[in-house]
Amino acid sequence: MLNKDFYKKDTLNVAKELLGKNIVRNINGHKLVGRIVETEAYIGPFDKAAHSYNNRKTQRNEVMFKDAGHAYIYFIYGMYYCFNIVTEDEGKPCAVLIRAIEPIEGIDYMFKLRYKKELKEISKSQFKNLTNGPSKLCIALNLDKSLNGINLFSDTLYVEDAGYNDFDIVETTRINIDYAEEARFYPWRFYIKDNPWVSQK
DNA sequence: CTGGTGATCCTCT
DNA sequence: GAGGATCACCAGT
Repeated sequence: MLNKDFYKKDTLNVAKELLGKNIVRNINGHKLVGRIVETEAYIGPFDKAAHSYNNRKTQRNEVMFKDAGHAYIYFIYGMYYCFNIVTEDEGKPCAVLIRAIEPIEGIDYMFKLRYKKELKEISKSQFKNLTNGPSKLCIALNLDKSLNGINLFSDTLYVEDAGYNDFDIVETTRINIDYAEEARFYPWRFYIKDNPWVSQK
């Protein structure tokens, strides 16, 4: 299990170092594991794309101001959630958005959570859409508002280093932040090159 | 494969 | 009252 020191660093470094690590989610006796293949950094104080731009603190984003290693899970577009990991020192509202994972373990149960169907009933298109987006992976891992603000140091939800290192990292611009003026162009999105589970667009 | 669009409702101003 | 760190679906190519 990654410890607090791992997250209590420069957000861009954490976003890159999280690639290849495994998210572990225990729910109803099922162990779900997914390899992180795509992340985005949100550096509140200087980042117009962040909820916490200019250190603005609201009821929604207060978790971002907590110490490193907390889960910031917020509701978006009327029906979805996004999962972020808080980084850096307490009071500095920075986080890494987990944009995509590659399913590793507990895949049957992930399908059940996401499509309410058994694996054998799943179409090809549904298979590749299981976890290749920030809200898709939240459905597959059952991450919602009830977990907002928990830390990543219990069996419920944590990240571990499974020793997967053999890949190249692509750095590019973030997605769906057209409103963020110059911050649109910051190369703060990272993903594992050629990994099929990276989100499209 | 691509781009456009509707769904749906919480959050902040 | 407006809009969003998204997704699924549809039509056109």
